Amino acid sequence: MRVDGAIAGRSRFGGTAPSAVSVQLTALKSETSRTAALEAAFDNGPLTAYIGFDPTAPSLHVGNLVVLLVLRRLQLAGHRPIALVGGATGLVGDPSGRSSERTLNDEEIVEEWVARIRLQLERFLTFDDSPTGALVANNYDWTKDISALEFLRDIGKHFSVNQMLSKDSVSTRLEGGGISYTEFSYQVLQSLDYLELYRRHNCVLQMGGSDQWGNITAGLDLIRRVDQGSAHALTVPLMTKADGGKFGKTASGTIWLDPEMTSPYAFYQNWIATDDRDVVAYLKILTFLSQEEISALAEQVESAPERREAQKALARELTTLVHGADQYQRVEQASRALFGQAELGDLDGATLAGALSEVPRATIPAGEMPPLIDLMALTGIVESKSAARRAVREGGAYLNNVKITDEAAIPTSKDLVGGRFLVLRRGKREIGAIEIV
RNA sequence: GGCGGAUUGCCCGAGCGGCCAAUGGGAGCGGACUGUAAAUCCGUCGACUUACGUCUACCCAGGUUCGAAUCCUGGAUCCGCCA
Repeated sequence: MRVDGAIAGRSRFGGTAPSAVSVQLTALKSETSRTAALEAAFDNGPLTAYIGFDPTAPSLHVGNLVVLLVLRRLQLAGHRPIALVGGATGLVGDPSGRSSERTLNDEEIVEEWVARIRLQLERFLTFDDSPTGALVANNYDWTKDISALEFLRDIGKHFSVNQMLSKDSVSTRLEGGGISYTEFSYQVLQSLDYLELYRRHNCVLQMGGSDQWGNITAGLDLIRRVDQGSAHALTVPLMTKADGGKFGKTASGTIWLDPEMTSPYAFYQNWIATDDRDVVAYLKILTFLSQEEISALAEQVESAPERREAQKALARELTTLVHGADQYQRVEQASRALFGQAELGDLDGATLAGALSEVPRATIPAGEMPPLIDLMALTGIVESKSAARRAVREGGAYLNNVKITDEAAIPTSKDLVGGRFLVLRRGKREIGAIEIV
């Protein structure tokens, strides 16, 4: 609701995206500054646009993917994308969309995160020598040597505190939990980035999530004041979920792009479980499928929702995009094996082993056989033995697809599937495996 | 710098010396129903333990007390008013 309010307040800028880029941006219902001028800029050949990503974690997450794909679309439409990693801004903390102050991260940690995120970003854009070849920049490069005095005199002088205070991100905090001078200064740093990229690369468009509007327009003002330059802003709405939950979050936390943090299998499963009401919108925003393909899938959601064709397509496109075709094949097959109709015992050894290699699992030495409760906790499909016990009590624990009701149950060698596996399950879809080695 | 208020489990929020692992709501989780969907209903929701129970927890550190989330002292952070 915060977003709606913000957008309503901006209606004076006009609401639709420039036609040149697109169909696809229009689907995003983006918000732009001076629409006509931006439209003209798009028409006049390749323009350069950027989006910033702050290192607030060791990996990007699916929320970042939304804007990252906007950048990708822009490149496909014949423009040059710049992905900015916030080595500097990540040290300060963006107050946007937060009700309380961030905890500062250590410099070494941020530095490491910058490196990792940079690598991730590179996978989504095309880098070549053409006019539309992508660039990755790090704002630490142009901020690290600025002295406090230079900063105050050369940059700070162009900012009106009155205006800074009126930004949503700041005013919200003034009314609520307060804000430190550090975070208050964030918008100045981000503006400086825009100015820098404007000067270096003639970057005339900054995009971002709708919570970035204030920061982006601050940059426009700076560019106008200092260089009498003209630049643009374009934001896309934050993704929503029909059930009111946060996009990109699950019970177990954020869905990360890093396979070490969110396994490709878990990533795939996340999309498979997408709400019918959301899936078409996600297809439009997160995939590069054609309008026709999406329409056909939308039709399927209506006529045969139980087939989940749209969810499968979404999961396929995103898993392939983020983790590659090979990984997609593996997790898709694993999912089919584990959720298919076939009995576990009927799966051939290779299929079973392949499927189980994708789910959370643990190994135990041959000869030992801890109680089921312990095994469940071991795989991580439950958080603790207490939780495992609870699951059994609630009738939500399964061994090889058979419901277990005895808290003290201990599997035997007869339970081994394929000679060396135990397939544990909590609830409908949380599957884990134990391998005897 | 002064005065006043706040800090509770994932979030919100009650508790104000023992009956408190802590009311209530939300989220989450499980079950029924389904389609690995939604809605609904029911259950559950610190950890360890077969259990009796034990341990850790109400911002942090001390203290008073047989006993503290609840009282005292000091500290941290935030909010408000004043200078």
